[in-house]
Amino acid sequence: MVKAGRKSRAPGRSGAAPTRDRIVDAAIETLKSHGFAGASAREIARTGGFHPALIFYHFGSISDLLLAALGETSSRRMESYRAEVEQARTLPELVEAAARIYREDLESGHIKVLAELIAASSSFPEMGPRISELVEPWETFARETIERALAGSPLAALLPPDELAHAVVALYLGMELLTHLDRDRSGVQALFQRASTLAPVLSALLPGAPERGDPR
Amino acid sequence: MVKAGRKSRAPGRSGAAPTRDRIVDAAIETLKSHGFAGASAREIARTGGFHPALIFYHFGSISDLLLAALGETSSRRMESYRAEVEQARTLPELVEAAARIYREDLESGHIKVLAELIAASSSFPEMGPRISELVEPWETFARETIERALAGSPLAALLPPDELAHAVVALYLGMELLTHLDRDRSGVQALFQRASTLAPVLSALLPGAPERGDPR
DNA sequence: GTCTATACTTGGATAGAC
DNA sequence: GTCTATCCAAGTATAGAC
Repeated sequence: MVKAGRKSRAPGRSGAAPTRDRIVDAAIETLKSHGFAGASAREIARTGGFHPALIFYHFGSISDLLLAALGETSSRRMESYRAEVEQARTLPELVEAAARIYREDLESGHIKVLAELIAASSSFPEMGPRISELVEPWETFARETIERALAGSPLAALLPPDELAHAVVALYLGMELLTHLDRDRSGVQALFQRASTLAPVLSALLPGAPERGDPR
Repeated sequence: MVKAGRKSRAPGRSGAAPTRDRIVDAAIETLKSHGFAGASAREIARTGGFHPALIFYHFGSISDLLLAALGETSSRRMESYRAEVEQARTLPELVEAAARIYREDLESGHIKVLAELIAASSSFPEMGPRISELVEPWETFARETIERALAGSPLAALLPPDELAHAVVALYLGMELLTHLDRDRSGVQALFQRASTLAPVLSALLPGAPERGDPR
């Protein structure tokens, strides 16, 4: 159900559910449930119900599979993000959307996959550059969203969108990790709550920012 | 409680450089250089020049050693932090101190140890609560610092120090991970640069905040 | 009481079977 | 062309030597 439905580009027949996709799905699932350290070939294979060695045949190594898994979940998630964020025009709406997205992500575990691999790249520096490539679209996305929200506002000069975008990505990442630490979401929820209280105030102070729903 | 006294409370004589301390130091060093995944008993032992099994004799398990290592580096670091931050009274000074501290930490690798273990706790949930205990002092420290900086300011009502503290810790953590990803500090440096540009402005807008050294 | 040799388990990866 | 049985390295932890 969650499949991109493209033709199998690697060995495999082009019908039904290519093994390759099954492996990627199993890897995502395993990363969510067991983390990076628990995402061994054997565990992934157990999750997906196939033989461990299939991973090496199709991907060459665990790292390559995990990177592919991140790429897959990342692009799937990007679609949802875009859809939700495009709806939001005012700053309050944007904050609302961000909170909703974050909650969804936390529950579905998509951010976790990203956080796991970013954290893991400390131990495996050779993965760094490739993960970096997969993070970049997120920074770009954040920057574009911020640019739209601050368009015409004097704040854009004080807080350049690209720097803000970097900070937002870092903040999301840090929150994800801290949240999983004690399985307590209250800290993050409080932050979003605060942000949604503050957003209208800030919005009122920024005459240049788009305020679609404002009956002027 | 992890450890407190200088006297070896576990087996060991109380003279010179107890094995226990050598092991902790080796663990810290290994976490910095090889990350969590690379911090195996064998690797730590190789770093410290002792037999791997000593770890199990003195600490019982790798996890327990790693937690002890985090506790040690954390309390060492907390001292430096307090010393530097107590100097700062104005907001600009505080930002300056934060940037300096962050740079030191990045170079010495202390934050990395924290980030490694926090990330690792995703894979080993049983470590979560204990790491959480070790993170708490940092949130408290951040909160107290923020409280002092915002004392008497109306901003404190809009941005409660405890929520801000949580966000700051998350941001530091996220920045640390992103920085190590591509070994590029420019993003973070830009942020601190921006913060130090903004701090005086913000400070001027907040009449309640303490502004000790303002001779102009 | 302190430390080492060694057992046992799990993991990544390949050589060869269908 | 697709998948499985199997090998070897690395990991944790204990049973026993100094």
